[in-house]
Amino acid sequence: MELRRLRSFAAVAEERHFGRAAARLQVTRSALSAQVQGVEREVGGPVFARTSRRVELTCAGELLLVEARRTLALADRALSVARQSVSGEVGAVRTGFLGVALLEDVLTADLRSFHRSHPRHGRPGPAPSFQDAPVERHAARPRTRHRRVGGGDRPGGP
Amino acid sequence: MELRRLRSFAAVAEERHFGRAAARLQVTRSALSAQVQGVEREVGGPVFARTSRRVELTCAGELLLVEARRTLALADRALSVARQSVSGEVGAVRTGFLGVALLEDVLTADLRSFHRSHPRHGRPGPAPSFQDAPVERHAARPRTRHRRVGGGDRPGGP
DNA sequence: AAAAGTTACGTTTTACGTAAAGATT
DNA sequence: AATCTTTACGTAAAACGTAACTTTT
Repeated sequence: MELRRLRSFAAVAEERHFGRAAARLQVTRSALSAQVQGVEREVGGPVFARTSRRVELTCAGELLLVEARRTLALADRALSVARQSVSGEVGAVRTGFLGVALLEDVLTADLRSFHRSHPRHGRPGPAPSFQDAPVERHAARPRTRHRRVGGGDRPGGP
Repeated sequence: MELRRLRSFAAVAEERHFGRAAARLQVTRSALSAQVQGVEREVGGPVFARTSRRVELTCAGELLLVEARRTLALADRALSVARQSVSGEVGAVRTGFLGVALLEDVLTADLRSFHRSHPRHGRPGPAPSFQDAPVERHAARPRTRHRRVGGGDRPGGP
């Protein structure tokens, strides 16, 4: 089962109307009809009860809708997390310090700002390895300002 | 992002080897390479660090792998639940009774058998509506044996 | 007649495999 | 030389849109 099909199914299920769902997905009704038929082939039975002038969910369709929504949400999340990672919005922040006087006015202010703008930074998942992202070391180069974190728009958007 | 791409990515991430992943997915290496490149285009950056003779995950790849596995598992579950529903393995069991003597030796045995073979029957999700599945009423037709539940192979397999 | 979903069919897009190339051990 | 990934390119499958068809109001 591909996400395209789950998206097609969910749109029809939520609109309870092929025409509106097709408009929402920006495809024609015939394309949408084919996708839904693909879903029903995979499922092995109907997910919609096409009564005249009305599209209702079958029992299998009700169950599928719940799971389809979860799956689609999780897929969006997967892409979002990965995108944030490449744009530097998700990851560990490693730093060191040499002189307290040097840092307390700059570093703490930026960390505060970071936590304000990224309240859910500490999320489940493995610890980032940072094999690619070089870490600036304040101890080794005390005069180097630590890199600004977050705030960048992520590229590659639709 | 389509599931095909997440499957390709996850296979390479788990095998840490394009050749083995391609064999697992039963496609050629070139097709797999193209899918992974598609993932990286969508993500906006590399998910693998192709060092010579070794494929390692980048930070974004590590995060994506966690979410990809969840998404793929959920998609499988969605299809499975819907398939079980059309084959009658998931749903509510409605019944009635007329004479205890008639039922206690047959109905209870079948219910016991059903619960043995479907221990996780009571799962989250909306209550099945059964607008399509007709319910046999023992009270109305006492002599009708209640329908056997479960045990059927589901059609539509790959 | 109007609206909704499906089918038929030609076109475009996507995915795939074979073969060759580039890179690394 | 041998292994592994990528690129080039022709082919097959999938998705799409236009238009015609069926059914229902």
